Amino acid sequence: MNASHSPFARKLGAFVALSKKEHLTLDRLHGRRKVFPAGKDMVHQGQTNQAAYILASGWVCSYKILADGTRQIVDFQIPGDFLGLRSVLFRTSDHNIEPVTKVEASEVLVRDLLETFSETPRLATAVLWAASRDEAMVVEHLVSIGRRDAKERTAHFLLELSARLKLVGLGSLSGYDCPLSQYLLADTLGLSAVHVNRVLRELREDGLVTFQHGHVEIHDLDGLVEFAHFDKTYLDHDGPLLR
Amino acid sequence: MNASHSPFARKLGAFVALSKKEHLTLDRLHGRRKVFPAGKDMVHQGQTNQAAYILASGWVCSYKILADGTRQIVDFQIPGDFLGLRSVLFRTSDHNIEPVTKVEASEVLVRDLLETFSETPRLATAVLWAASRDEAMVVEHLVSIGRRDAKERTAHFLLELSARLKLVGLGSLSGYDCPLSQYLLADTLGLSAVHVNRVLRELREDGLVTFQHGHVEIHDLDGLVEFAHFDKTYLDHDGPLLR
DNA sequence: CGTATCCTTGACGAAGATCAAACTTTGTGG
DNA sequence: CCACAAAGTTTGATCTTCGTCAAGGATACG
Repeated sequence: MNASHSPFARKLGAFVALSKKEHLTLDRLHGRRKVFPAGKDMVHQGQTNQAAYILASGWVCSYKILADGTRQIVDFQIPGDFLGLRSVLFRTSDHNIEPVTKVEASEVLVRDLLETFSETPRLATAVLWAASRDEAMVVEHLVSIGRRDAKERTAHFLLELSARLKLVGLGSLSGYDCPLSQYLLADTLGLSAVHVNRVLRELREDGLVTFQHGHVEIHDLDGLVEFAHFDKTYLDHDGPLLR
Repeated sequence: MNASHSPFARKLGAFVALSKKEHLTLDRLHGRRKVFPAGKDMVHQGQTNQAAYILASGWVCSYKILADGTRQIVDFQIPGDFLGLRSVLFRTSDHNIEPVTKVEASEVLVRDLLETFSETPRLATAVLWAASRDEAMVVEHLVSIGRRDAKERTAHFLLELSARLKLVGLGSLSGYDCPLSQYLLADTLGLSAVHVNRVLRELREDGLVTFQHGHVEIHDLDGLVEFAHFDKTYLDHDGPLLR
């Protein structure tokens, strides 16, 4: 693991130690670099023949719109995350993808991806691990919304982000930059924006976390972990059996 | 598609037309048949080296227990569903699996599974399709809990079950047998059992559905679909690109 | 420097939780 | 086959959490 590598390599490297050759193969996987402006959907529900991307910088969110116009954000992708793996394997996307900030991402061609997988099985393993981790996060999100109250849910979410960002070298134990508005937070946590605001104030007044001016400052990590019942094992489970 | 085949074959057959040879391969995939009693966990959080199963009869649920003892059910598996595909590929399970009823399932050995995949790619495709469908259901579940109110959420869930059961030949347009208690429903929908009861009464009084004595009777399918904003495309999206 | 977006707070209302208790169905052992 | 226990269902009363509405204030942006 080396800071000079891309966030993607850095993330996979946390799971399997990558050789120089594997690093090179990864680098070649990165195709044309593209830039997407904030707020304009990259992918629409029902859109077909979508490309896959590896996020180099910026944040995006995946969401669904309901009939009454409300929306639910399913997950966020941050630098180093794979974007649209499922949309590539399957023809149509069943959700929308919107950049939260300006985003830089390298396109990945299906052909290159499959080629890489067959030539370098360890990388296939690593990507599969990343995909399974994404799935585990969606499940944990579901559990959060179903059974945790607003305050615990919010704290849990901020801690998850912290762990993910640390893995790609963004942020530290004491905090991280976070471009999410309280509206986005609300649509993620299944709350109203007004209530998100109140909950954030409480967490701040409790001396646990402060989320202001695009920055999350963790004042009392242990206290926050205990309050949110945050158990990060779902983020770093063991690797696949497939060799 | 033929009623004489297993629910599993029947489900996959709805996606790819299976040849006689592929049917035979599928049959051989089914290993030792096992029986599990209701209520006793088949898999625990953190358990390793888990087998995978294909459900032949009965229902099971996957859930997580929180620190305060409450639980959230993530999804159900019904006959024809694959069970623990992820737990096989990855060493440890991050959730519990409990039979809701007495369950019959055939064990699937990883070795056989991988062999089948390389010999009969169309089956790999079909299983991948099934896995992606499961993921889409979890996402839809998340959206439901996050942004639909109790009544709509409940109606939506009953319709999803209806669609899934029809696919494997259990139940019809007008109803199906359902072994779920109101407690299970509550842990699924993120509600209290008391409120589930009230919501079911309302749906009954509206002349939409009746869920009593282990049977769901759909009185007004169109009305229910409209009320729940049920759009079943997430259940039968297009197939994978991989051949 | 003006305008749009986002944040903050208060007052009020509604959806759903909790508590409690009766009733019904299902299952079990004698 | 009955009796009793256990599990599940139903309903009412009350309380809590969170949503909605409204309006003022702060920030960021062009």
